[in-house]
Amino acid sequence: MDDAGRADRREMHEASLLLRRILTLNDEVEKQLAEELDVNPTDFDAMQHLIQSGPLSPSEIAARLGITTAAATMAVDRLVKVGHVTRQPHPSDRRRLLVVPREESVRRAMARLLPMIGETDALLSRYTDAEQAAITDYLARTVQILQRTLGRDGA
Amino acid sequence: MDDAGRADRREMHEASLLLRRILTLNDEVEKQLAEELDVNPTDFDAMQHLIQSGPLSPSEIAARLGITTAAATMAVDRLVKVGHVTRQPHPSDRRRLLVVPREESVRRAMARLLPMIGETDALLSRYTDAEQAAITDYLARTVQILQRTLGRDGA
DNA sequence: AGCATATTGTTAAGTTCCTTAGCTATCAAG
DNA sequence: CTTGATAGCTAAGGAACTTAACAATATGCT
Repeated sequence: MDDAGRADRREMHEASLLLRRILTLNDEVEKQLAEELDVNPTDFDAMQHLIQSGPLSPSEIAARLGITTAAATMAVDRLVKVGHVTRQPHPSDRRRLLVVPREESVRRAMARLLPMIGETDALLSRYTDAEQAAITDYLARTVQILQRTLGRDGA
Repeated sequence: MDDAGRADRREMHEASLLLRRILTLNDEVEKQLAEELDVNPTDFDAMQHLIQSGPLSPSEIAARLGITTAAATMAVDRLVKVGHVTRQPHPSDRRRLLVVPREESVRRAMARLLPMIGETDALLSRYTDAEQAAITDYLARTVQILQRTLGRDGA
């Protein structure tokens, strides 16, 4: 090892490096959008789930974000305060409640993300069916590798 | 809009959904590895840079992580305490110092990540040159889209 | 039905990690 | 050698998380 403890990347494919770049860039995009919506990373994460899945209970939000229900309560407090969500009673269970995203907030987030989503999606059309199949297969197998890595806890 | 404010994803390509899945899975893998190394997310992020780039100064770490130098000082304190890095004087500037990752810690992290990196990289070999070109092109253009999205601050 | 147990959301106290502000030591330039 | 910039650190304050304990409601057992 003659390069002083630096990880060796000379054997990595161009595609692997690009995928890493995508991962870091996505973090930056999310961070920027969170700032635009005046919420912290956690609250933005919650908003993403609410936008994608519709109204959720605080406990469901806690589970999805990997935080405690106490933290979820505080996150919802903050989102209510800035007007991004409202608390509504659950129709059949009076213990529960539903956190409902405000339509205006959903629109603002979507307006910002739709161009990216649209471009990403339109991108596929540039390729032949065979190429698209290869791309999809590559991504699917990458998902499998990540899931396998998650399963292999080193402990 | 008859599905109660839920984002519409019926028009998204399979590949786009897989890419999103990769993004969330990667977060989970990083979180798990951080726990295995007994460090918080920030310190793990710092370790990633140290592993990939070799010794760095605290200010460089601060810049890369998007935190203040004060926070970087405290992060290095924590990493020193658990033995993942050492502080060494800069050879030519006595104000500076170099944060050097311990070889043992680098090995532990790499032992965990190398299988994934290797598999990800080997994955490419499954495809023909034309398919590989398509995959690389797709990823490169996705990077461009993300960079463009970053540029478009909605404010 | 009635009572024990579980679940949902909340609050309170304590911890961790960040920021801002200010400081010291060192370097670079005149 | 003095002035200004830079690197890293400390201290105080704030934001967001955790654990623990609680009230209200639901569920299940006998």
